[in-house]
Amino acid sequence: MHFSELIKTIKERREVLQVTQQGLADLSGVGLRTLKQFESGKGNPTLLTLQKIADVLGMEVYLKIKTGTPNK
Amino acid sequence: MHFSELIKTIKERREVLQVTQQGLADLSGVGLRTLKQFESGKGNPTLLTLQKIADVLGMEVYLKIKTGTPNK
DNA sequence: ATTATAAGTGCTGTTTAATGCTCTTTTTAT
DNA sequence: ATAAAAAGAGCATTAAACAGCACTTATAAT
Repeated sequence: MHFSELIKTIKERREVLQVTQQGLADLSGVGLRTLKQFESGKGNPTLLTLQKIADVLGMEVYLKIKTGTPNK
Repeated sequence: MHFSELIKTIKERREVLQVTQQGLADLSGVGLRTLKQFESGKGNPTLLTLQKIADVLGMEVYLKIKTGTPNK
């Protein structure tokens, strides 16, 4: 997943869960500004920040081996 | 995957591919120092840095939904 | 159309990641 | 056992993430 996909995933997941940026900020401990920055595509969060966000959204950061094979 | 798992995964993958930290640094454009920091568990890389590393190792950063169900 | 709520942005200070250089420690060959 | 290669760590500098605040823009509801 490249950057924009990651952002889209986070954003969509947040919306599905009906959490506002403010809510996510509160729950995750990540600053609201940082979230806004990230979701608007202007950020480069640290792994820790990404994990905090993902965590609250019931997701996790994963490292996947690119197989080359059509792989969903 | 929490931090230590990510590190372990990167490290192992690098070793499987027989790439040294120096080699990975060169190939990825990430500073050698940064790699050392990260692999020795003392770093908190940015997403961009992590992606550069993963990329060279034929891996990608993924966001996975935690199902709770035993899920490999 | 107005109002309320959420999302995005400029400005700013503080913290810390990224990097290079040098040195030490560990691992791997010979 | 020793030499060579790789990995780890201290120190210092630069760049950028993190964060809050205030303001604007966009979206949603009445």
